[in-house]
Amino acid sequence: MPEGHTLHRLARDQQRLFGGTIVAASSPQGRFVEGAARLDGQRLVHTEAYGKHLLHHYGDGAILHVHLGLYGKFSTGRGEPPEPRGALRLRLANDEAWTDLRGATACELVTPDQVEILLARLGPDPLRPKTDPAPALERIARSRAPIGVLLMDQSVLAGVGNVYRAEVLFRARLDPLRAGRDVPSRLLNEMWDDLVVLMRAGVSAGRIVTTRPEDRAAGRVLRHQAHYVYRRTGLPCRICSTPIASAELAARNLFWCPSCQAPN
DNA sequence: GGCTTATGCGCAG
DNA sequence: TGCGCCTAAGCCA
Repeated sequence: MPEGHTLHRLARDQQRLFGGTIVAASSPQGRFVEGAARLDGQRLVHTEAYGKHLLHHYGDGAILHVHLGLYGKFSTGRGEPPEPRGALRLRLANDEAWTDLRGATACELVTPDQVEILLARLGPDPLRPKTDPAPALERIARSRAPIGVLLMDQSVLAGVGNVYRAEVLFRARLDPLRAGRDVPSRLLNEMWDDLVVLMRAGVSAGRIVTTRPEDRAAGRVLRHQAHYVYRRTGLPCRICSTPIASAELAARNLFWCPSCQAPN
C-alpha cells in the first residue's frame, strides 16, 4: 500500500538488511539490466525515503531511485532467494537476505542533480525528522483549491495518499471541498500534527490504522475497522451513523461523512 | 479459478 | 480528462 509510510518502512527495513553490505543486483525481467549491472557488487551504504520516493546510495556514488506507483511492490525474505518468476524488475541480495521489486513506475539510476530536482518538487514530508511544515501550511492558506486536492498534491505535502487524505480530513471534521485558504490555520496545524502521528504509526504497524480505540471494537484491529471513511461508501459513519459518501475528485475516489464533515 | 479494484503519477490531447 | 502502466489482494463462485 504505497503511501509515504510504506516507503519509509521499506527504507528502514532495507537499511537493516542490506545497509553497509555488498549486494548482488540483477534484473531477470530485463528492463533494468544496465542499472543492475552497475549496482552489482557495490556496497549499499544508505537507504532513505522522501514522500513516496525511495533512494539507495551506493559506495561508488550510484543512486537508485524507486517509485512504486500504484502497482509496485517489494517482496523480501531471508536466506536463499526463490527462483525468479514473472516480471522481476530488480533483485538485490546479500548473504543474509534478498528483496524483489516488481511493477514499479520508476526504477532508475539518478545523479545527485536529478535527486535535487526531485526533492525540489516535493513539499514537506511528515515522516522526515524535524520537518518544518510552514511551506505546506502557507501554500494551503493561499490556495483556492479544495483542501482534499491540496493534501494529495506531492508538491504541497510529500507522502500523503488517498487513504491518509480521506482519514485526516475526517479526523479534523473538515469538508474535503473547502478551499484551502478558508481552513483555519489552527486546524491546518492540527492536521499536520495528526499526519505525523498517523504516518509514524503506519510505519511501525506496516499498515494504515486511523480509527481511535474508542471508535472500534476492542482487541485486534480488523481490516474493516481500520478506517473512518476510506472505502466505506454507504456504511454508517462510526461517529454519527450517517452513510459515508464518495465521489471522484481529481480522478481519485474521495470518501467523507456528509454530516461530520458538512460544509459550513 | 476468474473478475474487480487499488494506496500514483506522467503524459497525450 | 482520461488512459496506461501491468501487480496482487480481495472478493465471489
